[in-house]
Amino acid sequence: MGKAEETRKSIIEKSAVVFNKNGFQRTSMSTLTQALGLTKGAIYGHFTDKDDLAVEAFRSSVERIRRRIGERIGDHEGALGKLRAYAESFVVLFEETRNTGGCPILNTAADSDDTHPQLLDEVRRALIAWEEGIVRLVELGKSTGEFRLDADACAFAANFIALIEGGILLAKTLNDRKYLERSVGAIDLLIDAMLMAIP
Amino acid sequence: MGKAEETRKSIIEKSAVVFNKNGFQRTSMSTLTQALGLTKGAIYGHFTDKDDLAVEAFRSSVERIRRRIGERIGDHEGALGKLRAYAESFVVLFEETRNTGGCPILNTAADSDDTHPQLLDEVRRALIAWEEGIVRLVELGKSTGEFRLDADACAFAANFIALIEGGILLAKTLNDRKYLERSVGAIDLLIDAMLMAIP
Amino acid sequence: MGKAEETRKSIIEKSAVVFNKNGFQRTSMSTLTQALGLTKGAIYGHFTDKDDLAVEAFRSSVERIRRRIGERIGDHEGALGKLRAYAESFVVLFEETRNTGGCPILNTAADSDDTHPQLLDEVRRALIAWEEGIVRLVELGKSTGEFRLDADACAFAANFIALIEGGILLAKTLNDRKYLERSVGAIDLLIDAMLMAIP
Amino acid sequence: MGKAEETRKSIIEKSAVVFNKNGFQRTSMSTLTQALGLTKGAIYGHFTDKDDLAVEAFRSSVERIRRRIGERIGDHEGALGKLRAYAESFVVLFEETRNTGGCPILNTAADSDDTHPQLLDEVRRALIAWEEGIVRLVELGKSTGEFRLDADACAFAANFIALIEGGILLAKTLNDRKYLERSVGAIDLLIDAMLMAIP
DNA sequence: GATGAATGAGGTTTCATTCAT
DNA sequence: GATGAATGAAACCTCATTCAT
Repeated sequence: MGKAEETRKSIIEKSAVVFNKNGFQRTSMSTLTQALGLTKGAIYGHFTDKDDLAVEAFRSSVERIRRRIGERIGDHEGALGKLRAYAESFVVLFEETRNTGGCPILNTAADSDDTHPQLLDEVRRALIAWEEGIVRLVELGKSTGEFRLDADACAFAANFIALIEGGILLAKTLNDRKYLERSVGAIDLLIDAMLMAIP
Repeated sequence: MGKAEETRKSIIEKSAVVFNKNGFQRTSMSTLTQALGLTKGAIYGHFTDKDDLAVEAFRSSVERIRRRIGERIGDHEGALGKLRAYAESFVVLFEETRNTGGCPILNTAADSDDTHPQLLDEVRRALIAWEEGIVRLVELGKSTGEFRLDADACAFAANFIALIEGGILLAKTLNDRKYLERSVGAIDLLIDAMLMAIP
Repeated sequence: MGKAEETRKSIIEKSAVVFNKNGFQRTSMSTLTQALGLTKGAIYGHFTDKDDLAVEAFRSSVERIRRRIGERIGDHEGALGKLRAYAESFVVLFEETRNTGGCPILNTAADSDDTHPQLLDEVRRALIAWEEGIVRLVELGKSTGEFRLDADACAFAANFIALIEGGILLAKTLNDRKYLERSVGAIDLLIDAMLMAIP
Repeated sequence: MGKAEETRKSIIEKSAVVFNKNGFQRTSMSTLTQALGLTKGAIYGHFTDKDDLAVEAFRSSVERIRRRIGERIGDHEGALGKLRAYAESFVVLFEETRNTGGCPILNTAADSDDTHPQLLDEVRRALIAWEEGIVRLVELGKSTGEFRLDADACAFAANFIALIEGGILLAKTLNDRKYLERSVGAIDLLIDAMLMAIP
């Protein structure tokens, strides 16, 4: 990895934390220079503008979460086990990322709007990829006979994400992780109601 | 109501829309003067600063939603009917408020942080009031025998809010109200699983 | 005249001098604040951007010259007298405006290009108005019988302007007004050759 | 010519075009690196700073014009023929250099001022050399008997240059070469009036 | 009570120039 | 001799807030 590539990666990873903690608007380029130990000119040597950097930082944040969750569900056997581990991962992640601003999707979705279409697009992509991941897990469960063949995987995925994001919102705002834990509990109930074969 | 009081109220209600649509950061005082048809001096005559106005505007936004929902569930008899109407109201509201920025709680929770403790406090208050409202409905259902006496009202309320807020996030970001409708569907399932007496 | 109007006018007139002396590019907004005794915010309260101000300043510069020349040729009788006074005015003006940067048309024409189409447009307008003014003087001379009826007024006007602007360029660069005086001499010759009736 | 010398020459010639087209101010070193296919370090290895390069580039631009005109008037016999060919050359050159910014003397004279004394000095030198060239042609005509012995060569040279530069200014700004053609026409008249022996 | 011109700090971005490699 | 990442100053512009009128 060349020096430029290294610097670029370092800028992305460090600024990802700052952007996620303070939001895009509230993060000034001056703030970033302090967090990065680099001058503005150096940053602009690697990114065309603040938006460009924010997009890369968001991607990096999402990728980090994806990897972190991948690690946690890899150990589990079966679609049901993976799905439960998946949901529970967010409680762990919530605690881990408390100091780094929490869920970048939640933060960025509300922060970016028509003025930052590129960033909003990244959020969309991330949400859709997340949805697809859950759908794939459900389909896996169908193929192994764990889940009902007529289960609505898309509806379940939407509910899963909504419960997690809504739970994070509550837990973060009210500063109590039990709200997120309750979302995980509801996901268990929905797995039963929507996916499990009737005995 | 004196003239001053009237002006103040008008400022709050009009700026509530602008704040909710564009976010606190992106809403400049100059933008507000245009939307209000008033000068900066006039605004600063009624509010100490932008934060002060934002707090009042947020309260107004929440109050408007509360009224709007109160109207919709008032007609229904029984806790179960009210609860279902409550959930469904958000789909209607979502369509109604698409042009005015959507849910102020979602928008403000993500937008406000340590730099705006007062605003964050208002969000907390609104969330807790919302939670209490749902708890009260569940307790009502218990007293009428519609719901199980050992139902966990608090957990249900948390799940309700999480599904609604998460659903709004998805519906808004992906520009498809079906995500919110799916959340309403999940709430129905949770009512069955968590609240209904076993027949 | 309201206070705002007064300030605006003052900004235009003072910045006209600075722009003309240093050129558009080299005149920074910070430089202007010093020359104006105003803050940037104050300037931007009256003009949308630097270009907007530069356009107004250029117009003001041209207008000042037009007035100054109008005063000088008003006293003269006859088209021939006016035309000669017109040409000679530029020698006087050259001395007068030595400290304020000289001819704004010359300065701005070279300084503004595709990046400043609005400014270039103003220069075009000024040149065309100047040309028309000379053509009108020639036509006046035709109607009084001073000039040949078949004289090419447009060609003469073009030569007049070229000699003046080229003369200013030489006089300014080589710091010697004799170059401009020679242009005036050539204009006299051209009046004879192009306009005067053959005796 | 060593490799270094070759590189240096290449930098000068290529940057001459860019400087002349965009002006000194608007030409950034970054822009130059793109036009040159060289890095900044390479440029700074050959020139002490941007000013230094600009001076060399200006000289190169002027030299190119001088050569181009030398070619065109070489074929003509007699001072009168050469003088006419000289004037007409500028119309041809005007078309040729439309895409490369036009006359460097005009561009640089207006662009450079007290902040770039070295560049202004080069412009002065170029103007004086030009003037001397014309004077020499007139003197040649005197010696061959084509021109009056008491003709004022200096005055004629000044008028010649003023008409050409003023004509270029008009033609470029108003985007119509006829203005320059009219200047050539006026030069013809002045040749008659100022130089030709009275028959 | 309302006005809106003015402030001053801070926003994003660009640029000529340097220097370790 | 050439590279290009990095610097630091300065560019244009915006914003929340104030205060004489």
